[in-house]
Amino acid sequence: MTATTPSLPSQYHPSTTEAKWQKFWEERQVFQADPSQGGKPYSIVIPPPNVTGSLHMGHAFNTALIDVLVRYYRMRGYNTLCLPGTDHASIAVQAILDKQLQAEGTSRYEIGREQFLERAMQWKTESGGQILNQLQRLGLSADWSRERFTMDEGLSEAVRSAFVQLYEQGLIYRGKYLVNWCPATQSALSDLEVENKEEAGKLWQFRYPFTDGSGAVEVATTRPETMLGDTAVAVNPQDERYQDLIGKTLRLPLIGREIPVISDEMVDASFGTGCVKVTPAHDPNDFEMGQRHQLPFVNIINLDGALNENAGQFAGEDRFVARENVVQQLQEEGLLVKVEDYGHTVPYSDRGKVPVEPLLSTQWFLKIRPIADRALAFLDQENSPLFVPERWKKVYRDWLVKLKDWCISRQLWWGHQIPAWYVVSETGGEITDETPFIVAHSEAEAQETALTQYGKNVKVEREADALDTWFSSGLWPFSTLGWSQQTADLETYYPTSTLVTGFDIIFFWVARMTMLGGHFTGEMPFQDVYIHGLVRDENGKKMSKSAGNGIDPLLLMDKYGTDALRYTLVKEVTGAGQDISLEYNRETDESASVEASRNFANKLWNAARFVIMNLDGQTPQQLGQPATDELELADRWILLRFQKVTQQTRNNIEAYGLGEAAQGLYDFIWGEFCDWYIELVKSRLNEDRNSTSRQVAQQTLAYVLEGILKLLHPFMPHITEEIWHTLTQETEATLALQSYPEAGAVPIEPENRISVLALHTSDQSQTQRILKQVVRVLFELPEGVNKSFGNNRQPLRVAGWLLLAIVIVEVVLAALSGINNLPILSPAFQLVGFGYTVWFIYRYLLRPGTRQELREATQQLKEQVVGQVESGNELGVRSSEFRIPSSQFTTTKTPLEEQFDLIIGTIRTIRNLRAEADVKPGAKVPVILQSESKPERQILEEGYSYIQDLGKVEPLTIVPTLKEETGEVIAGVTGTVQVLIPLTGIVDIDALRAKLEKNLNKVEGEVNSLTARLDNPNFVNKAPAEVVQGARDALAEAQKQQSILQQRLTRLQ
RNA sequence: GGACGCGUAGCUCAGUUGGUUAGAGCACUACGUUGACAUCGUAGGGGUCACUGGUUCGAGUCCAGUCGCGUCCA
Repeated sequence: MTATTPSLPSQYHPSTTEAKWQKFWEERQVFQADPSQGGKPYSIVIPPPNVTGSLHMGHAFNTALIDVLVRYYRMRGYNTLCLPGTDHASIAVQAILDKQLQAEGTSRYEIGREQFLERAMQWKTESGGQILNQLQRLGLSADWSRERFTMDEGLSEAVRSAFVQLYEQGLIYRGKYLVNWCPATQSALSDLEVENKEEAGKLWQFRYPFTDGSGAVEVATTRPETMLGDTAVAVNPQDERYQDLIGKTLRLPLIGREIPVISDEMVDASFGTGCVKVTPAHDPNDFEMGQRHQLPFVNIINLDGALNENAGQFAGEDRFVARENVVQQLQEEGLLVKVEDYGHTVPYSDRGKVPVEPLLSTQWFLKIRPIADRALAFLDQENSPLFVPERWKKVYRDWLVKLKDWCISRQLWWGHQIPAWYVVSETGGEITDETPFIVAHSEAEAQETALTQYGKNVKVEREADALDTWFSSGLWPFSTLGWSQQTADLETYYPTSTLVTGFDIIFFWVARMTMLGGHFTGEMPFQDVYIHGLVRDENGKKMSKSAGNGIDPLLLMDKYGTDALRYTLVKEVTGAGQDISLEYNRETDESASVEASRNFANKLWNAARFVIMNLDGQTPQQLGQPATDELELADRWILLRFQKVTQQTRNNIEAYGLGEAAQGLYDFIWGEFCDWYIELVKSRLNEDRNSTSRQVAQQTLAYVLEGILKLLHPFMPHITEEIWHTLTQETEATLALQSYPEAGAVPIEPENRISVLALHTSDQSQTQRILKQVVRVLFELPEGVNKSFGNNRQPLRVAGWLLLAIVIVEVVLAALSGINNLPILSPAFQLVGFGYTVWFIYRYLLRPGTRQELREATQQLKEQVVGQVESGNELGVRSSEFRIPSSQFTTTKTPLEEQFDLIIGTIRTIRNLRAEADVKPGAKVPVILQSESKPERQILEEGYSYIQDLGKVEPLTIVPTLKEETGEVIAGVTGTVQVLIPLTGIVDIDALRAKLEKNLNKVEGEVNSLTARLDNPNFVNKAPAEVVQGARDALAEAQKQQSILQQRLTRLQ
């Protein structure tokens, strides 16, 4: 025992605590992974945040979820890796830098590529550092020694390797195709970087005359300026109106080019006039038609969005200026037929925020079908990866099915420069579409190849373009582990266990990782994909930079603590992966929901403070686990509840029910441990130091508190670590590496029967011993009982065996009661025993699913108990551990819980009556509890001191029937227990009557509805027996309540 | 136009295969600083489960339709 009692201050102060433990974890490299450590691996690579500034709420959310999983599995003993890192984000970062340069009055062209890249690296160092710092502040338990950046040498090598391999396999090609061109950033974009917006536009109709002077056709368009690049007019071959036009030629106005009328299935006859102009170089559909009909491709627009020399008189004009001028000119020439308002979608550049221009340009492409089909095969044949929630699987699948080739080149400087070298000496020192090129790992390699292929005077020049950022992101799960080398990390931690990410990047990122992972490693890069929603603002709007409605996680962390923010975010997540809303007041920067979590943290803090203050300086280890035969009702109850909550928490986390797990812990810690258990043991803690009851309370408090800290650690890592160190007085160890609680690790009786008995026997150990013998007899007697659970599907036969067993128990117990000379015991136990049997049969035998549970439980029980008996151990209860099978931790209440509910209900009713009668909170009142049920009275007897303490009762009387009453009484009812408080003072009779009437109304309603149901022969015949019985029981109780309430009301008249 | 999700207390949301007259947190009302905690305690009020039909002995839960909101894709 230590000399000084450790203590905690009365309020929890997050900031110092958090910094302290983050430093502790980091300095001791607590989270460093070691592939040679062995054990089942659990690995997560985090989605790398862009180095574009600082973290936002979405990152905090994602990080919180990841860290719960990682900390949980680490505590479960897995060989755990959480790998952090950042992404270079080509376009976003380049845009930021361009803006900076512009502000300085210069540009990247002026300072040159080399200086620009230096600057970008500088930016990355600052922003990346800030982000990693913030991830640490969130408490992410990552292995910082393995931190990666997508442009690290190792990852760059992986990108080059991947590119070279894909090229050599014929999956990368260079070609002239229509791409999404962003005139603002002057780069190509992938389909994903294009955002379609609904716009109120116009539909113009023009007249194109025939070259033979036989009239004209009318065509409709939303983009008049593109007519300058038209090389045909098309009609649908089925369109009867225009059959005779096909093959004729037209004179394109303003330009004078002669263009044919063609027929193509693609034409929608219902659009406009049914005749469409065809601009193969500036429209995706027209591009395809142009290819099918070998039309000329006339490009009329420059890279900056201005028209070029092919646009005749409009050359040099911006595309939107030209639009007006073209219309104007056509109108003047009498060729404008009409203009009407027309709503349509316009593709915008996600980055440049200007309309995308479909532009013919030479780019690098990745053939998608082979790699997408491979990912599809994994999904369809092995359901890999496993999507949680499952509905995202469909989204992912649809995407893989319709994917087209991926334009991977970007006209950017920041990023992975494409490892291709043009042999410019072959095309006069210039790079043209015809220039041959060499794809290689390095310039030296390219040079060497060039020399052998093109001779001595060859000159090569590297492709200036960079790769799409998502190309390197697609390699992230394995490039970070050392691919393309075969490393120990890769061997151990790949494929990773879970990818945790938002649904918004299923296409951008998830699909690319699965495609590239499947291609390069032959495996899906993760087993599970846990998709979470977005964090929405206080109005349910998506947070975005442009809307300016982001909420700064750091602000909330400063105000309420990191654990509070994490807990809030995790607690809000529910099974279906819905978006979550965060309450927030923009004027005060306060958040009601985070505040609630802060309060919860404070509650835990103070509960721990109380417990630690009352342990006389002893640690849980010094105190030891409580002895089973010393446990009091409340101890057994909280231990049972702790085990159930432990199992629920584990089940929930493993099924990605993180919110449910967090909520369950909240309810248990606050609603059961603090509100009931701590309150119940207070009087025991005030007993004499030598009191066994006090010691058992200390042991139980310490045990459950430590267990709670472990259970909660993945959710609230800092506060739990802090409390744990105070509680255990550990200085070197860390809670983060303790093992996660297991249900069934605590010794308590499987059910209450022993304890009910124990309360009344003078010789407990003898009782226990005899009971053990009974248990053994039960198992040795019929091997067939055991078998029949598994093999026999007839519940009645099993029930028969059980009844026989009960009879044997009764006989033995009758003898026992004789020995102990306690005549009250036998009938009492008969009642309890019968009730138990009914419960048992209901719980286990009537439903096929639970019969299996029983079989397993029985087997386990037998192994433990009988094993001990046969090995000749002393049959002390201390040495036995009754493990509760995990399947029993369901919503079904055990008798112990039901008993406790009765006690809690009674206390509540007393408190309620006190409040109604306006009794001073401190004043004690006499209470009479009346119940005709003997088992109920026994339970109340067992909870006698609890009711006295928490109901502030003096004296407490428990009776089977009421004597003649004297004086005024206020009364209530819980279950079938009548609660009476004789009061001589002034009681508001009217209020009390109103209260009773309200209750009576409710009960009568219940009686009526239950009666109606039970009177319905259809219900009785068709509903399952257990439901019917449940209704009968409920009716009996309601009727009992009804009669009590009626009596009380009558007496009040 | 296609797909998906959502609609339950004033607010934010739970509600597992249909089975008592639907729960939590916040907010609200009353009382209360008793040595863990006022970032608290005790008690209380508050819901036609969006609407309409259907299946069923029984529907917040299943089916069909309607309305409203949101997201993604075209």
